[in-house]
Amino acid sequence: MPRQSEQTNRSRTRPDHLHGTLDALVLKTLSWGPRHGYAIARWLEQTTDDALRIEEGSLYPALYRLEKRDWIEAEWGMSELGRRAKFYRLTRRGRAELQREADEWQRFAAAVSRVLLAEA
Amino acid sequence: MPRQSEQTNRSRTRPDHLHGTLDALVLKTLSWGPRHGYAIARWLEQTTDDALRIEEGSLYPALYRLEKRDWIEAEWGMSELGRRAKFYRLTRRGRAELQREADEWQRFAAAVSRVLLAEA
DNA sequence: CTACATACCTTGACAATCTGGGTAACCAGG
DNA sequence: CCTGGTTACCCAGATTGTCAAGGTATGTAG
Repeated sequence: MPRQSEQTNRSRTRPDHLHGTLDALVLKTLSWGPRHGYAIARWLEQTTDDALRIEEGSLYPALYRLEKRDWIEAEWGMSELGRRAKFYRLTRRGRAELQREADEWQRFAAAVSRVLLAEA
Repeated sequence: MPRQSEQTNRSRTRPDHLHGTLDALVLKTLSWGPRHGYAIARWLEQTTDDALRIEEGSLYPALYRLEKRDWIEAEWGMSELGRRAKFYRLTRRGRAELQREADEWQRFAAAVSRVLLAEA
């Protein structure tokens, strides 16, 4: 049986909204300190109360992408539970990128809200 | 010379942010009354102060999509400037869909903001 | 020795947007 | 006239990012 039943499904947002924001979310998550992939996904789900669910098939490609662009770097280590895990750390360039993307998102979100909340 | 010079380029948001929001933006634009495609694009650019630029290669496919789903319906007519133009009108189902998508976007945007603005 | 949770990863398909074209009609200037 | 700019429509192709759905392996609990 699936690990997520239909009843528990507290209306999650449409999948493809993430387009273009996933990078920023991951970078932000890593700004608290190094984390491994699985932990990133869990953290995002928790702190957004399940509004944002990151599929692993999206997350790992995103991590490789970010690494290739030198925004994060990886290092093998041990998770708190004693399993091997690849820890990702934000680079200096990554921190700058995060700043840029976060600002950009604010502008975008403000613009969309201005439209969607406009009246008569 | 192009109608938009580089200098005037007041930092526009990354293209792919639109993913998943374009439909809602178009539906909302039509909620004021029927409009033709070109006018929709211009209106969105104006009211968002150029933060949202809708490419026509995105807009028209979106309009067909929305029409096929019975959220809007089209009718040929004459623009204010005397040219033939296809006017799109929001259907009842489209209005419901707009409500749904707007709510959804609010939830999504709130979640992303919660993450991106979180501190230490 | 089974089941579950953790943790990684890949493949293939898809949906939506963008780029960069093109058509046509109207209008103004020269 | 005829050229160029604007309005207004449309399409083909490529790209991109995400998703769905799988699979591997290890540690822990029962």
